[in-house]
Amino acid sequence: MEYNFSETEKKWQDYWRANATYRASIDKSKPKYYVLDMFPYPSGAGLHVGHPLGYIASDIFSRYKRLKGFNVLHPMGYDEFGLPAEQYAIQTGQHPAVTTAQNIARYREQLDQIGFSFDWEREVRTSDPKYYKWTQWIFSLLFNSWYNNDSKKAEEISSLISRLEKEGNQKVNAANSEERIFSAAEWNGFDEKTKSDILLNYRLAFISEATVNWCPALGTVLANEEVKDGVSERGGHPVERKLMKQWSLRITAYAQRLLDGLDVIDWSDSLKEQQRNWIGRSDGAEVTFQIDGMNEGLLIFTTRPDTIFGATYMTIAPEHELVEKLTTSDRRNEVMAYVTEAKNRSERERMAEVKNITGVFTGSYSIHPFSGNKIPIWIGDYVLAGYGTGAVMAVPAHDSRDYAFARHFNLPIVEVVAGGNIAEESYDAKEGKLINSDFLNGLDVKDAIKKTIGEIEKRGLGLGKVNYRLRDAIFGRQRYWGEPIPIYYKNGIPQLVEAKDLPVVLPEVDKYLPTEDGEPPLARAKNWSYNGHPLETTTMPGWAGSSWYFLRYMDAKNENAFASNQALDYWKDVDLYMGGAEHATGHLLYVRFWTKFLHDRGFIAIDEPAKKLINQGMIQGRSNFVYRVKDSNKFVSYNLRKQYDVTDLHVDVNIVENDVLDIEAFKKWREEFAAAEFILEDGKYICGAEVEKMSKRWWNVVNPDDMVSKYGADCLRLYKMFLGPLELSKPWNTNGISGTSGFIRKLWKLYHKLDGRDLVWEVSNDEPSKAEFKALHKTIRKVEEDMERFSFNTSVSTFMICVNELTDLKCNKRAILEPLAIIVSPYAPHIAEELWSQLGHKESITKATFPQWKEEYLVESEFAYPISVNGKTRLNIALSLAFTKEEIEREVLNSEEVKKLLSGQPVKKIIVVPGRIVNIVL
RNA sequence: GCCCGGGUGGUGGAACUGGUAGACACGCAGGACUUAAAAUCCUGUUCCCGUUGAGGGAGUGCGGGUUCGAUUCCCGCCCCGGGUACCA
Repeated sequence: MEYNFSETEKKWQDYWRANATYRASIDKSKPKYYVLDMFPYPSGAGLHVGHPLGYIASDIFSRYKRLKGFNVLHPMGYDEFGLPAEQYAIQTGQHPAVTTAQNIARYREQLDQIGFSFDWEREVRTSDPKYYKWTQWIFSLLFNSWYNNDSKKAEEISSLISRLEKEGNQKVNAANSEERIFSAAEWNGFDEKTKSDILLNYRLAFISEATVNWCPALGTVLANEEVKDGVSERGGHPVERKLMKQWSLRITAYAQRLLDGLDVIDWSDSLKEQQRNWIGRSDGAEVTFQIDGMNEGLLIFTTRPDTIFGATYMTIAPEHELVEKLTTSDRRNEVMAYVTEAKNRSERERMAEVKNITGVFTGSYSIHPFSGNKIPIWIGDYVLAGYGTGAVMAVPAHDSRDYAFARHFNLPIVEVVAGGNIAEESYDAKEGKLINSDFLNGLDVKDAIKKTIGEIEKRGLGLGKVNYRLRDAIFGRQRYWGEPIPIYYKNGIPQLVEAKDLPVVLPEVDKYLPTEDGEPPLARAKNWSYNGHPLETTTMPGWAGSSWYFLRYMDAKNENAFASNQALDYWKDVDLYMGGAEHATGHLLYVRFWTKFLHDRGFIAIDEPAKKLINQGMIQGRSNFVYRVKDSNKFVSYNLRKQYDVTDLHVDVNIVENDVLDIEAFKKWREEFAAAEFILEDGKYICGAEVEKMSKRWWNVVNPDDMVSKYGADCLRLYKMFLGPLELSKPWNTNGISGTSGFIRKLWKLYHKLDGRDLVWEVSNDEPSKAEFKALHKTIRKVEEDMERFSFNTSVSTFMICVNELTDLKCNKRAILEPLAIIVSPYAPHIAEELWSQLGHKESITKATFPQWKEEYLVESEFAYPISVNGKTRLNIALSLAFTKEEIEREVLNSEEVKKLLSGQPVKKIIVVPGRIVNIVL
């Protein structure tokens, strides 16, 4: 019988489901291994052929690890909350839960076809109240925590309160936004509202008034990483800066630990680098410049304190709190006009005008702390309010932005580090000797930085200081489709909903839009209150549920905790995390933050969520084109198109095979082509091709369902891996799929013999030959090595080589074919199960053990040495591997062929690497 | 601009710590089987010159260097992909 993939694949998928083959449970007799795919958001379009790439790789690895004796946790679920479902709900009036459920059903169907080994009993869905109860619970924990910089961890808020009661906040070293210093007595005298406001400045989940990214079209604020190029990542709508009260998470408290943690995890360099840049640590100093004629100082941050003698003016952000005070009356009109304009500019305008230098002089001067010189204070929008102190000492000679500004406004430029040509451009490099700098003269930049900071601290002008680019994460969204924030307001004071009353269930609303007076959609809900007090109306952002889901999989159904200690202790962390690099600064930073937080609060032992992370490359689309002769219904084949005046049209890639157009299908594709005529080459219509993004628009979308029904899941799995290294982006091209399809047929044939026209099962129990053992064992070794370095494409090649060799050897020995089925099974599980059961096994092949390769079958006695002359290979000579260097040298030089080759030329030197190469140098 | 990746046949790619460049597969060409086609099988296939099946030369984006030997290491450039953008 020929191999019938559709029947066999269905059979085994049913078997796996019926027998819960992939159920994972705690088993302390085995080492655990946790393989996780990034949480999919079930979009309406279903899976296209690009999505399963990572899933297939992680599935293969999971199956491999099971065969290697690990207890594997390999779950799947859905990140359901998100903007697209809600936008769709707004348009159609359908509840987002309904459309989301439909999308999930479709996803599941598609996933099942590919034969994944997920433990579906652990499925999680973020919009399930049983799940988001715990998301809300973690939020409550964040609200009830503060970050102690002395102990370097998050602590229960009560420990802070008792300190405030005893000693005030003078000695409290916390990550906070509180500026006042108060004594214990003062604290104890504050009213409840004041205390609440102060504590919010310490809590890790807090309300603050901050400039946020407001997107009017989506009607919500967005986090920094949800904004790209001044427009929203979802939908591409303009984003404005707006001052708003917002729930935020104090991720900045963890900036240094998030940075340090990168050194201990095995993630790709590019991804770590992205996180490092996003966190953006810079080392420098904060220095106060006294303002001339005022009892007030201007605090600046600089990473180049060494250049302080080159500071010829100051610049502050238009939003700086001292703008008002610093502006002299004669400058008032001009300054106010500038500030108003700068504030109203949208993010996009601001970015578009980066090269446009704008600024205004305040009329005030500051006193240089070392030279005592008077230097002017300017306002410029190249200084950002949100970074550092919102003020800089401008050193035009050594900072390109200050340089451009100084040139534009004719401000003095003083060189203080030798090495550049400041008449031409600023010299920003941190190299050279200090000049024009009093006590710093002659020092190197590095030493000068140290010395300046020392001096600044000694004179009480400021402190050495580290700044981070990372901002606190805006957590509230003015949207419907998200987890309600478990907060209510009692006399305007935010209070937590009690743990026993969680979850706060997402209410029904009549419309998924803001109310007439601009309140978020939840304000439409009837009785949106808790014990008579109004509940918070903003919801959590899309990334809330995904920041801890990896923990829930460990114990998905637990109703008493987000996961039991037993499960957390056993499964610990993710061993292999597979997913796209696009989550570098969003999800992957938040999940690390929440993990560290839960660790601090004693709920989990781990401090990083995933030991190893692999980014699978993107699958791009490959479009096909047909060429229509202008003003006709004639189509000319690719290589003849230049002889005509043609328009190129995208053609559905699903009716093209190996760039050859299926003409009949084309005629049926669209009515207008029914009567099309063709100018062929060699009797075929050849299409043009180009790599583009996979999109409906370009008719280049290939979905996995079609591939599965045409070639089978095993073939699709093998082909995807065969395409190239996992991390590389590549266009999806079905041209080569017949290769893996042929491989499956050849594999099947190994276990059969041809009886007339039929294939009949035939496997013998005879002892295999040496050659057969060798073919198998070198395959086992290579595949194992490839697996350990996630080189899936080379494994597939190795299988092909093995099957080709065994076919040549006409091998049908059980002792070879049984282990072969096992090592192939992670890649092609369906056919492997079928072969396994026909070999007489009652249990699934997934319960088998990965075979061990044996050195004895691999030893070679001879090696065909490549003999090269001056590094160029000339011929091969087979020699015993037992030979010493000297013996090899003698054999080679005495060989007739080599003598002929050298034709008497003197040998200058001969390099012999036993088992590798011989190089003769003339 | 800056920071990461990456440039190997007609195509996808292989070559693990410097040691036979092009494994494996697609495509293509020729052949076998077939009334024919599909399927299958066999042979060839980096390029150039040459040819009886001899032989020779070039070759891993470009130019240099280190080395007996470089796709691999170093220096300088070019191109492509991704990230990021006044972060002081």
